[in-house]
Amino acid sequence: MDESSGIIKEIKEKVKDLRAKGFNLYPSGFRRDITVEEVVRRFGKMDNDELKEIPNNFTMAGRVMSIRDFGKAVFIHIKDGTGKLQAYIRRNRVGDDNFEIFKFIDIGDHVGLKGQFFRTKTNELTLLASSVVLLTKAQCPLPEKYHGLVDVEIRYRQRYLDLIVNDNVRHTFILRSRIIQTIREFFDKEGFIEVETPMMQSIPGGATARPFKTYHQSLGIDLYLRVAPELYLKRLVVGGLEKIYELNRNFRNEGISTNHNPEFTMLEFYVAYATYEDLMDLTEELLLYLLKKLFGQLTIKYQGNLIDFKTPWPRISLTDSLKDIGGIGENVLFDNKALRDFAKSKGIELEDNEESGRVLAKLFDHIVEPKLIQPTFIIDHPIQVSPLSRRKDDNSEIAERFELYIGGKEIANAFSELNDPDDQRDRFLKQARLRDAGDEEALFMDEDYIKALEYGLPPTAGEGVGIDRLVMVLTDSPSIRDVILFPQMRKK
RNA sequence: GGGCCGUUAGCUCAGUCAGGUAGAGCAGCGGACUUUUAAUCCGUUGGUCGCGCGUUCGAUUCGCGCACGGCCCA
Repeated sequence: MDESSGIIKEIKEKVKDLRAKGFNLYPSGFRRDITVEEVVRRFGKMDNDELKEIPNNFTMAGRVMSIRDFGKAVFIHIKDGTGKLQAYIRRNRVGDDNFEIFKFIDIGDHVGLKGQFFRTKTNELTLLASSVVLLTKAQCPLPEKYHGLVDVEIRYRQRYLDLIVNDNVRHTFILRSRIIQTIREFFDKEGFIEVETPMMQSIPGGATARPFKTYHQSLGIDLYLRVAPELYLKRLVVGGLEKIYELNRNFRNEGISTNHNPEFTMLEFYVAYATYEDLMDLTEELLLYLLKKLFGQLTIKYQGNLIDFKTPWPRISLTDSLKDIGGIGENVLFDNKALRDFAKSKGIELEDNEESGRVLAKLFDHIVEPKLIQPTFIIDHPIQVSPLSRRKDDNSEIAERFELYIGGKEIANAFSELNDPDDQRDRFLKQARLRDAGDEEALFMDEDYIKALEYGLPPTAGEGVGIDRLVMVLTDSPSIRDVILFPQMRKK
């Protein structure tokens, strides 16, 4: 910020002046005994006569959001973490000395107030102050009161301003917190335990994605920020932790968009002696639990679409979805050359000799995914794009896998886990060949993980849920940056 | 990575098409006002027009490049 700009310079001079006069602009130790929310709850329905009957004085604190000055009396609005309340400060009530000091207080300052409640002529519940104190002097002006803060760059870089001024933003992040809290409640209720596995991994695994790399000085080794906790969680299932979940950050060194942030929050959970079909049921239960708990209903609006979570949700195979939703004929779907030509005609980039399974997945992302507005399970993915999934017993080219789509976004990805160590080694070797051929997203060989499988991973199903995207859907947010407090930005 | 759009006062925005160093509202400052709430009324301060180079007598305006942001595409 330009320190020499007019308004900030004026405030700094005022601060200097007040300090010279001996005012403590940052006093400690003020305590409140009631919040705005509590005031509204306790007194919101009382009329003036009832309010007069309350004998106590109350002490409140908040940030000054507006000032309407009448000379010998002033109305202000203060905002605390729970809401906004009007206060009325009258010279003959607080006394001349206090009133003079109060006149130094500006919009943006934190104040402490003592007083009782009454209703104004326009029936607004208001604190009639008997004293006011400055708690914190603001040295930068707040954004304008009417239009608020619109500039998205400032909103993201200085999120605190966004939170002060834009109530809907505050509500989004409060709801985010409640969603995460409710998810934990659900898994706890279902008998899961929450675990924490390494964020710094010497072999990054569990997802096809490019990792961030770092270096540990005293060990002298490269480490990677995890792209997924998956392989560690499955090691825990080998260890006999049969129902586990982890809800924390992943890091992927990839592009930034309305649906991608380099660090994002992922829920992963694993259930021993279960299949991907069991997890579809459990996923429906989880979402219904969230919807009922948070909204008390099973429909929400997302970006103009009404989304109905009533179960059961359709379970459509990936190839059927390409046929029925994507409108692609069987003659194209099941003919490698025709399929490749079709994909290219849609502007999709393909590697030389890219396998049909991978082409199908790319076509799906491009054509079908944006159309899946209502909750939909897409099942039975090609094995080539599912290197950690179990094969179907009756079709070795298809994985026991599903992805959940809502609002045109991939929300969850799950499968029956591949627990055959020899098959897993073959899949890793294939991934290693892709990596050698230049695919930076391909999986690394992880012998230590295979060793864990050799001790015996029971038949297990696991799932990952993109929490940020889920929060986007549940808070009607168009961009992932609207649900991450400090989204990644370029250095200014 | 490519295309398009944006960047003007603390904030929200005009102005730039047709080059002559900028306006409004809110905020700020001074004053009036003891039930206002986008308070009102009178007066008033505030800008290296994102940065750099070029064209020009003269650039916020035109051209090129860069930075940051947004949307779309890959």
